[in-house]
Amino acid sequence: MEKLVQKKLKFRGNEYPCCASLTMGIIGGKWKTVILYHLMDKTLRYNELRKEMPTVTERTLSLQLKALEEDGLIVRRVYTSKPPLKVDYSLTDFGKTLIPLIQSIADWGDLVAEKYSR
Amino acid sequence: MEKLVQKKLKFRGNEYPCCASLTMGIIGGKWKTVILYHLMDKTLRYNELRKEMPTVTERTLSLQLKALEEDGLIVRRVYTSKPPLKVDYSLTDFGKTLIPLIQSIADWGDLVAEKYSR
DNA sequence: CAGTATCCAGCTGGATACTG
DNA sequence: CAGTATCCAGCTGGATACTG
Repeated sequence: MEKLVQKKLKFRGNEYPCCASLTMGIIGGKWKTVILYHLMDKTLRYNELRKEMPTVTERTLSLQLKALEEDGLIVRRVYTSKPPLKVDYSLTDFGKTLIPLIQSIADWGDLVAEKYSR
Repeated sequence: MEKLVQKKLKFRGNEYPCCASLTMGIIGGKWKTVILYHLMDKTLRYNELRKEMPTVTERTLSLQLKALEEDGLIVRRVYTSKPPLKVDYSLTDFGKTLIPLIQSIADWGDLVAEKYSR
């Protein structure tokens, strides 16, 4: 006679009660999907990303990039050791497994914006 | 000579800089996708949802359900006027347009949990 | 049964100035 | 160029007790 306990899912030290929340734990938040969306088909430098996302602050962009890098979704490559620095960001192979999902997220947002913008 | 300004997207009074962030504004947060995941294929009563999501508090579940209802993704149906109350929740037609996305979110979470749980 | 009320902690993200 | 440092506001969500 034992209770059926749902198995917790784990990723990088965090536990999630459900597979959907695990995904949201990794790509959730205000900016992560936007970053991934812009990196979906190309490598971008830090300032190029800023131009694509005019309303994000430097600090926040920096923190979110670091988090995505820690979760293994993007790589940060440094090309110079002295200022002016050259750094760029791109998806890892693991990050690329998210492309269809990011595309769906963007498509649904497009659909809604189109339908309800009037 | 004008600057190319990205068009903002709007939904229910909020502005989003990108289609991906619009979607996340609607289904983001710690619990919304989990609720939608459980309502994907069936109608559930309040306490049934709680049982599926043992770690959410009553207050938070209540707030998130209200937000999803306001955004038109779920319907709340009341069957009794006196306690004990009977209330249930299900996806609206608009909410159902999210099913493939929620499924992808859940699938990617499953994949990651499987790969990295060891 | 299906919530609400109250109170509060911590996280997320913004503003601004500064730097290797 | 690509960030970091500092300081802080507001939102999100938790704990707990109570209720039509």
